[in-house]
Amino acid sequence: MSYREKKVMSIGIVCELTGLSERQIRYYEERKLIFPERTNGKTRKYSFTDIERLVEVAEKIEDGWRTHEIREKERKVTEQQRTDLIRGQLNAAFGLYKKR
Amino acid sequence: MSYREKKVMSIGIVCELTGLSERQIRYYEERKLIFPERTNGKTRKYSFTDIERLVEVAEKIEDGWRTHEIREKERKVTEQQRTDLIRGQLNAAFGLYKKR
DNA sequence: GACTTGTGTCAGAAAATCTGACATGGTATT
DNA sequence: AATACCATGTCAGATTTTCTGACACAAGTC
Repeated sequence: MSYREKKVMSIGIVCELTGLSERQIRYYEERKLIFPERTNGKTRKYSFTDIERLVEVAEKIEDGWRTHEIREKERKVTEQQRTDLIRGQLNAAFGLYKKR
Repeated sequence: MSYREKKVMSIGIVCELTGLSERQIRYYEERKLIFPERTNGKTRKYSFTDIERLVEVAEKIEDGWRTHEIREKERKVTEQQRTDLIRGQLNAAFGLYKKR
């Protein structure tokens, strides 16, 4: 696993790097927009990808999005990617879908 | 600055990642082998390069090196690199040094 | 034999984080 | 307009993490 994805930072550092408050960061987790790990105690651990994610989320919120919209939108996107992928595989295997 | 060099981890995580004890990690700092930053409080912050460094140091210690030897050796190495560099520049500029 | 080195461990203090609750000003819904 | 929901601030008390400084000790060095 690359450094980018390793969950190594506690929330204080994440605040510093993102400019967000602890409250915001925990709230975005509650709304299932990020998924930090935990230590044996209870303290959250974040990765640099989490940081990138948080910045992206914060921007959308500032643009008037609401948390569940962000979540929904992304769910739809990955669903679309999944069907595209399957379609591509079926097509490669059997030529089921026509190009157009 | 790349993720590798950002000082973002507290000592607990460093222990986990390196397998070293807090004691060892603080001691190697005392011996000037690593240079963590500090928060406004007093807590140390390490980077992934610090981690790599620590692993390297720990290996050498296991091989019987002593801390000041590690420090000395590296000082000499970088000194050598510096003179090599200068020599290279002089050579490029004036052709002062003969190849052999 | 005295000293140095690297490490363990412990105690008490300080810093960082956690959860849960209440407050509030917007925004959406009815 | 009244009501409900959303995103965030703040506060309190508990818990976790980290800090420094000290003492102990085995192994290696002078």
